[in-house]
Parts: sequence; C-alpha cells; structure tokens
Amino acid sequence: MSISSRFSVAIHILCLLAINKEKATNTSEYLAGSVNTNPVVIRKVMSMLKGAGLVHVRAGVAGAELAKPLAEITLLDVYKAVNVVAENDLFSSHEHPNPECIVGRNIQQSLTKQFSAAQKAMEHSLEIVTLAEVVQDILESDNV
Amino acid sequence: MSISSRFSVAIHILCLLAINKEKATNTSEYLAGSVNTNPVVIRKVMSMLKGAGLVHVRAGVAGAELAKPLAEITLLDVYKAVNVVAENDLFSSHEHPNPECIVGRNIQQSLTKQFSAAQKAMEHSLEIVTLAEVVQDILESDNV
DNA sequence: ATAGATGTATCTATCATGGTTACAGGTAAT
DNA sequence: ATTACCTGTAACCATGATAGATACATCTAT
Repeated sequence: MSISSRFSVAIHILCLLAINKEKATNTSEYLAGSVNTNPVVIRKVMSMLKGAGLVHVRAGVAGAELAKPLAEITLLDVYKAVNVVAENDLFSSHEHPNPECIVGRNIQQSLTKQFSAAQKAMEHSLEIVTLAEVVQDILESDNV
Repeated sequence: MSISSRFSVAIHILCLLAINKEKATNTSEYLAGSVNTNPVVIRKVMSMLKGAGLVHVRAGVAGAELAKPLAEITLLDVYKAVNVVAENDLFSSHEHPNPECIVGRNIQQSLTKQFSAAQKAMEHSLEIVTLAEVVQDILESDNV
C-alpha cells in the first residue's frame, strides 16, 4: 500500500503556481504538462485544493493562483486538503475480533492508541515543513 | 488508503501467544477464532513472522510460540516482519514529471526528502513501543 | 498407517487508484 | 450574441492490493 500520489501532485501544482507568476498560463493543461498526467486529474486535485482554501480558481477563466503566501501553507495542509488519509485511519485494524477472548475484546483499544500516535508523529513531520521550503529546495537544486 | 490489517492481525497473534502459554493449543484455527478470520490468513501472517524470527512454528506440529521475550519485540519489528509498507514507500509520487519544467525536474528530490522524514517519524513511533506494553494494556483493560 | 497440523498455490469479490472520454456550464473577447 | 477556450464533473475502464476461501501437498506424533 501507498498513500495516493494525489498528494505529490498537489504539492507539485502549488509549487508551480508559486514559481510561475503569470496566472493566466496556469491552466489545467499546462499544469498537466509539467506533472505529466491528464488535465482532468489536475482539475480534480485543484478542486480539492480550492475546497480547502489553498487556491483560487474560477470556472471558465484560465489560470489559478495561490490563496495564501507559500510560507503559510504546510505540507500537512496540503495532505489534508487532498484527503489521502482519513482521520485516524492510516492503519487499518481487523474488525470484530472475538469478544470471548481476552485479547479479542481488548486489543482494539490498545491498537487504536498506538496507531493514532504513529499517525500523529507522521503528520507532525509534515506540519513543520512549509511550501516555501520546498520551493526554495527546488530553486537551489536547479542552480547547481 | 490504509495500511493492511495484516499488521494488526500480527500484533493480535503475538499477544495471544504471550498470554496463552499452552503452546499446543495455539493452532492456526484457534488463533483464527480469536482474530475472527480464516485459518489460512493466520498461517500466511505466521509465515512472515517466522521469516522475521519472531515466532517458532513447525510444519505438521500444532502450536506456535514466541521466539523472543515480549519486551524485546517492538511494534516496528512486527510492522517490518509483515511487510505492510515498503522501504521509503509510504508515500507514492507521480512518476516522470516533465524535465523541461523547473519544478518537474527538481521536485522528486525534494519530495523524497520530506516523505522519507515523515515515514521515519511514524516508524520511530512504532519503535518505542514493545509488545510487553501492549499486553500489559490488554490485561489492565480487562481488569476494569 | 493415521489423524491432524502447517505450508502454499490458486481463485474470487471488493475496492481504491489513475487515467480517459464526454459534456455541461462559465467567461472573456470579438 | 456568437465564439473560443476554460473549468467542473459524471461516467467508465484497466490495474493492482486486499482479505477471504478452497484445495491439497507435506510433515509429525501417536
């Protein structure tokens, strides 16, 4: 299993919006060309980013733009926007363990605790990085 | 997406092996009854746990037992044993972004860095918990 | 030899993913 | 207002992972 590439696509899009300032050229087709996918895939992701208030897009008018400064968008914001992992659902548990067994009737509570902690640790790691850092990374790599 | 319940099943099995000391009764059928699944599912998981050196099982002979003390088995050990997430593959990235775009040709390197950090944070959270704690949790919950 | 267990191969239904086509509806420019 | 071009979305498809199930080979203790 793997977390959907919708997340990486979303990051890609947002970075590109930040770098390419000419709003009107940021069409779903242009973005699809950079990501190397279908324009509809881009529009679906864009729709989620719009719903989360990260971008401004208008039906019928070419181009999208960031709704916030780069430094105010964390990777966690993007991750939540594109809904790749549901709340407390990074790990799945077997359902309906046998309540007549001591392990069966108590393990879920314990698993939930540990799984939730692990998921939070991962999400916190995403929370401390902003898109500003990612863009800077990209610019620096390109200058080498 | 969600990480396979093979992981939670594996934890369940190991806890049960620790609690039910009568080795001979720990057959795949008995374990399946507690987990509430098919005995073959149990045997598949058991096969992976055996490969990782966490349990002793012998073909043809009923029952399994832990190969190590509970306190020496971390959740990370189990997670790796059942192979639910490949190395550096918790997050998937879109492949073949456009190398003619500055974002396209540099983002993967940056994503890999961030994704790998997030995955490590999650795995570290699993590493600091041993099965001994989970079993204790189970016993305590049951005594309330 | 037999009974009962593990080890696996194989098949199935189900579901998420990513890509695609098709089209409805919005907007701006002529 | 017509046109050209864009976004928004529904619908469909191929693919791959998952969890369950059947079937059977193989092993071991009695």
